[in-house]
Amino acid sequence: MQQVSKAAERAWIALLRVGPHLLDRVEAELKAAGFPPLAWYDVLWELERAGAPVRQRDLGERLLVARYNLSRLIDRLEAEALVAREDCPDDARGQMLKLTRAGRSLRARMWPAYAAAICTAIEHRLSVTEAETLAKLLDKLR
Amino acid sequence: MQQVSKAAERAWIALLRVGPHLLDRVEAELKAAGFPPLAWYDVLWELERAGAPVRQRDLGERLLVARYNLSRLIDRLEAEALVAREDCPDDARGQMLKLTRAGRSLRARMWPAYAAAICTAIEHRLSVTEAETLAKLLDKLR
DNA sequence: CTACATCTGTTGCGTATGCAACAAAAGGCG
DNA sequence: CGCCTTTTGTTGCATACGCAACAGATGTAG
Repeated sequence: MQQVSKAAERAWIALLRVGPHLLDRVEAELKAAGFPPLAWYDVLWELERAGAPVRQRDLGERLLVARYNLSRLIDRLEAEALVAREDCPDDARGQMLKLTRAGRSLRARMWPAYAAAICTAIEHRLSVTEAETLAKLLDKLR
Repeated sequence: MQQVSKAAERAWIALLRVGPHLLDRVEAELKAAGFPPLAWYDVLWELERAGAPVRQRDLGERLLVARYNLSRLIDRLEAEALVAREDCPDDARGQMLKLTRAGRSLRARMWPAYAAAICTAIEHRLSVTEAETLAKLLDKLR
């Protein structure tokens, strides 16, 4: 039998429960406001932040989404004309993903609702110092 | 535009990414050892810990699993004879969930692999104090 | 150059999830 | 009691996910 410290076990359980719990609530708020799921926002935001076309491979790595999954996620976004696939000049296998005007607009419209959700989920419950500590500790787990 | 502190935003992102990341790795380790998914363990452990038959309603509440989801999860566990549904004397709608001998045995066999996974995921990266702090902060978010 | 291994993205298939509707029982109130 | 609302658990359907297999392109070693 392995020995796991009580503290590590408690942290693990909390991580396992709290993450999905908050995610559910934030997703629910977004949906209630008539917006698509968080995963869509993630893609749009990552593309906007990059400022330049991004390869699927890199996007998947940053968002921690599996290739086959990302492939279909992009299908959906493309079907709604939120992103565009363009041929990659350096590598005939890949594509460059670009944000469309509609994609940029949707992301901007989603942000207020998303920010409000983050506020009720985190900001209202933790002080700034606590939030910083939490972020640092979580980062150590990557 | 809403104002969310940088700290809260960083914490949110970390929570969003780190949780699933660790979960993936732990699930992968379990699967590699030939064990069923973590959700199964959760159910078995919760039943064992309770020490007495548990109603589906209560189980779903503790594990934060939706009713319709839990219903089918129990179906699968019952099909493998790991848990048993029994009529509830007080309430003809509900059932009492009991751990079978096989269920208890499986949980015991899974624990070492699970504990090892938790160790590499958390114990090796955080001190005891850090793990305690993390657990406390996460608990504040419920 | 040729042959082999690797990388990138897609797809078919089985499984798990979310939603809405449902049946049956329990509770509440006249 | 009789009627209505709420609770508990299940199920049909549409969607999303994980896995393994795949095609096409790239890299690498002889």
